[in-house]
Amino acid sequence: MTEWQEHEPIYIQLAQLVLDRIIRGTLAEGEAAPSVRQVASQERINPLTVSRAYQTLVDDGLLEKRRGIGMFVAAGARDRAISNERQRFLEELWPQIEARIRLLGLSADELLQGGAA
Amino acid sequence: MTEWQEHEPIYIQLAQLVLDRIIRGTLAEGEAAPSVRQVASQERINPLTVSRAYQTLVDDGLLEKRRGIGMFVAAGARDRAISNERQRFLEELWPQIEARIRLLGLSADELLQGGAA
Amino acid sequence: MTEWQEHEPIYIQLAQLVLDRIIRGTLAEGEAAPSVRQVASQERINPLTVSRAYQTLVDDGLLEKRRGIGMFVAAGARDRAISNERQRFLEELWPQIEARIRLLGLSADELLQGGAA
Amino acid sequence: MTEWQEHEPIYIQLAQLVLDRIIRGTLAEGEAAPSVRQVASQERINPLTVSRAYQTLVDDGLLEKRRGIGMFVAAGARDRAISNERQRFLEELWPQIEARIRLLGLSADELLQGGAA
DNA sequence: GTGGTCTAGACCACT
DNA sequence: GTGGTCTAGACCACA
Repeated sequence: MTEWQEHEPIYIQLAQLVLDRIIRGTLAEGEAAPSVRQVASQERINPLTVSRAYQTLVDDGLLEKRRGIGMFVAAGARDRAISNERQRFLEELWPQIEARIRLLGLSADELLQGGAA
Repeated sequence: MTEWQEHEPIYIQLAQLVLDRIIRGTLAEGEAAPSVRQVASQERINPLTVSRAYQTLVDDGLLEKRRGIGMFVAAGARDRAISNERQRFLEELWPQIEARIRLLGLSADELLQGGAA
Repeated sequence: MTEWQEHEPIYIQLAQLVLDRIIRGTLAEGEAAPSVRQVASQERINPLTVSRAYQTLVDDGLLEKRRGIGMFVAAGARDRAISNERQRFLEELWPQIEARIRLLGLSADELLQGGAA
Repeated sequence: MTEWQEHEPIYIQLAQLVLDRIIRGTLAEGEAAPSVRQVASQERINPLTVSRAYQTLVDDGLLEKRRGIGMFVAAGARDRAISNERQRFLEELWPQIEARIRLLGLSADELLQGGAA
């Protein structure tokens, strides 16, 4: 069971988790995504919430619905996911992170060593 | 007027903005924070929402109420704020950020140096 | 419908009532607290006011939110509540009460018999 | 400088303090109460607030205003104050206190004896 | 003028 | 159905 963030809708967080698995390759292209019911029971959330998460990925063309069978990772999903996420990270997130690092007076050393340790 | 993020409550975002100003020193210790009504009208948000933001800072000991007069930046607020935020960043946020950087095949090293360039 | 004290905010009084029920055990651990709307309509107060009361109990770890389901009495809430309240009573309230008893020249007999009568 | 309670108006708390001094006798009958200005500056509160506190005591017949001179403790003030406060304590406060003691599983008997110890 | 509390009523995310 | 957030507007205590 995942710990959910307070203010972000669960379905968005869940979509992100699936997306990460696609990028990581632990959910390979052509492979079936875990069924809505399975995820819902594992994570103890409502099936509707899982459905919504999957739907956002379908909308992004990363998952494909095959009626009566389930959801499958689309062809080319991994490359597209990486490219999208990289862009989003570099353009939206990193500038904010960098600003915060400067505001807090943190050094590259502190950050890199902390991470390496 | 500030642009607000989608999912994060305004009062939390506002509290963060004030906190940043305390850290930056543009809101100095002993100084009066802008009044609830003033912020409310400037930001076009409800006074109650501003109140809630301020309350979280009072709870953290960064602001002090003086009845009938206003809210003032507490003594030692800046140091405490910096120390709290650094800890939160290094322990909670940075590990996640670093994981994301790795996941996307980016290099923290380069990103951090890029920031200096 | 409860009678509210003059100067104490309703949300604090309400939180105290719920806390007392937890201590008394009439609101058992794991049980759902009455819903915000239900309390609001029963007590003829605003849902926001009820929410605030509940939030203070969540902050104290006595209630747990389950998204979309409701508020539940946390595990171990009763013991923690009793222990907290005892400490608060003995350290903060009782010394003041005792001072007042002495100031008014009241005797243990008067007090105990009055109560028994 | 006194520490004020959060939710009780300062003027009521202040009136109580003066009343206590009258009961204690440190503010004797016929004696002048400290001037509004003096109290206001000592307690760092607004003179208006002090005035209001004094006014409630005037209304109760415990203080007398002598124009241009100040406020004086009324004749018989002490006896009346003690009698009023005793009644209020025994009828209003003590029953609540006793209920709380029982709720918390404490013993009024022991608490009262402990005070003597 | 300051902040605090409350109401009535709306919309959102989640079950 | 659940709680969370926000608005608009009122009144109170205090300076």
